[in-house]
Amino acid sequence: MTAPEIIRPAGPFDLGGTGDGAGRPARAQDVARAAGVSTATVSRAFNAPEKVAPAVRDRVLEVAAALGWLPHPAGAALAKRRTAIAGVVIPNLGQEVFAFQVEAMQAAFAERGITLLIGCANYDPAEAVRQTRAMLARGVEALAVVGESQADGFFEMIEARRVPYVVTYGYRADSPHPSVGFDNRDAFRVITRHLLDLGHQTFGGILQPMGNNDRVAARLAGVRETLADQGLGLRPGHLREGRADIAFGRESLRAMMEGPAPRPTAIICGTDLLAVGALLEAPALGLRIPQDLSVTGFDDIALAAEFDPPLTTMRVDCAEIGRLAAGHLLARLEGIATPGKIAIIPSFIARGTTASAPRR
Amino acid sequence: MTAPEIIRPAGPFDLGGTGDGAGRPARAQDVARAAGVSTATVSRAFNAPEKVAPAVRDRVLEVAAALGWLPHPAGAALAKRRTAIAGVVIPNLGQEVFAFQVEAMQAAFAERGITLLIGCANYDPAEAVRQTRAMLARGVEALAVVGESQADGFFEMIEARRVPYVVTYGYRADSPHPSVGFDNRDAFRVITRHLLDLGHQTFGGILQPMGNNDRVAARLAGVRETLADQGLGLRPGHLREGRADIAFGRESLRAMMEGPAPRPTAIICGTDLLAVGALLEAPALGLRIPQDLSVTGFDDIALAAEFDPPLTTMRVDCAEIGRLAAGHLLARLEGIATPGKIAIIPSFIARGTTASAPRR
DNA sequence: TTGTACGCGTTATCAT
DNA sequence: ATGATAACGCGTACAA
Repeated sequence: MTAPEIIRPAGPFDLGGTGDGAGRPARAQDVARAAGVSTATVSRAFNAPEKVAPAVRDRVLEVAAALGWLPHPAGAALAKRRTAIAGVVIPNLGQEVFAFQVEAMQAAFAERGITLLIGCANYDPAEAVRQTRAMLARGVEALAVVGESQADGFFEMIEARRVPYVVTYGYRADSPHPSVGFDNRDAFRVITRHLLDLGHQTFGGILQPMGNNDRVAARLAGVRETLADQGLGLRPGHLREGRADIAFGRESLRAMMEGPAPRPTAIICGTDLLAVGALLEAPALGLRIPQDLSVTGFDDIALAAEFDPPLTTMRVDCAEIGRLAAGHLLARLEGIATPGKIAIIPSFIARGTTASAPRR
Repeated sequence: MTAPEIIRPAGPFDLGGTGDGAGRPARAQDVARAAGVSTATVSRAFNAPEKVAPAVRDRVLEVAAALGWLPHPAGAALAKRRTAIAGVVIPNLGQEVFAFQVEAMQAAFAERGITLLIGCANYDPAEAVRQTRAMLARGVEALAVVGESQADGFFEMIEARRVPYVVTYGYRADSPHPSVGFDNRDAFRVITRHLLDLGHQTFGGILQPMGNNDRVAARLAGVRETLADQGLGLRPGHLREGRADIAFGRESLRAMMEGPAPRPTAIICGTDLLAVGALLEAPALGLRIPQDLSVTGFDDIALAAEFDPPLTTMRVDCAEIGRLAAGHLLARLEGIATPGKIAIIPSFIARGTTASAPRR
């Protein structure tokens, strides 16, 4: 039943509702006429219902519904001098952490009638600039952007248009930017501390690319500092940096374990996905987790708790980050003073992939 | 260094660029004045450069850049009677398949200067209605929506505004809706056929919820039909329906394998995630994959190929779906006739989780 | 409480 | 090739 069905084009000027019988979409004036009121009253019935006599208001809303009329956003934006659009720029769609953040932001903005534009930069600063420029051209009233390592002039571009913005997911007390996030360095101190307490002395690190990603650099710094406190360090061969996926986790573990002794007894991964890669590769190397090797992740993605053994990791409440970021921006939009730095505390979750260091 | 820094509010009317020295954002008139031309020429310099003398055009663009002026989208939308906004409604952000589709759509629309609005319905038809209504109120010129099982009146709502739309991810030759997708039934026929060819006789199914999801129902139908061709069927206890996550995959496999004999030797899962759940639970049940039990997934998420053993599954080119959906909508917007049904063929990928049925 | 009338910023039409 | 001007659809002082 694959008839060569062809869809008639709609044509670019064919938007809008049923109007007054003509093909033309309904306007406020049509509603006004049909309800026997002025366009001002129609507008008020929608934007300030309390200023309209109940009977009139009901009639207007009824007529509007019948005509399928909704205020045209362009006209409204022009008259109100507000677009009611905000934007968020994230590295990647389809990644749990960012998805949760975006969903929460979307919900928070929607409550105030603000539409959220989503832009993906794919970890490319130039693309982030393009996406952001497009959003500014769209008239976004506020912007959230993941991370503060952006191309030169990125924030200047936003500030030139006086658009309030907030950096999410990263947090640095001395950052010049308003931000909602957590201290990546502290978080990885906690992880490293946990492994030190378990008696580990030789560590490996598998991290996502640090270029254009301040968060990863901070994580590594956290590990290094905590090790240095005990007079330990990360050997060059025990630090791998590459794509944040399972495959790189696998190949990194293999490289380290096939390298010269001493070999790490604990692997700190910058991401759960990298850790899962290590967990998947371990059996092939004859390594039992956690008896022979401890592994940690970060993010607490859904897979982490379900894996076998379940992954020791750190959970960040990304929805909360999204809510707080949206709240911050809404406050600024409404002229309310707001703290410039908001910190979230990630929670460490000890599960099955970390244990005491093996006896040598 | 956690000074109690406070951000001064921007105020809601503080949008836009540097303007002419006052706080006011620049308008076309400012650019016109500064460049010694009329606003009409400014507009043409941006929208129809070829109609403006090169020298004038360059001067206008230069002045515009200096003033940080960009055409205000609301004004442009009003005058052009085009919002240059499209929308897509998906069940869930943060799921690879939809993320790829959305990214591809976004790219395709961006090439034509169209911004894509993204709405998440969270598998809730009522929420899909809300999201779609909001998008229509926003003046979207075109809509893509995942799946055709929507609330009553959903498509009527879209058609009432004469907005061209397309259903993605699902495909049914006799569907009343324009669609871009694949035949879920055929796909699961292929999977079932593969397992039959391996000699399996007793099958289990683990599926995501079928309510409000035509795609899942079609998948089950494909399995049932193919089994029926061989005089086989799916025992009630061997069909599980629930949340599309790893945990449900795990508990479903356990329930089936702890149930009464005969027990399935092949498990068909509606999603890779469900399959991964089954794979993770199998060892705990003393089952070796694929010697004792074959398992199949669907989607070919990144994890599938990396798992141990790698998951036999079916890959759908979601980016292609997105591209085609956007192409279809763009064509209708531009008044070009378009096929109403576009089919994608998923590809079966035999990997390590399927093998000959165990000898009884 | 309701209506009048103007302005929001841009683009399209028509004239030059 | 360029300019003047009238829409585009709505919100909001201001007047009634």
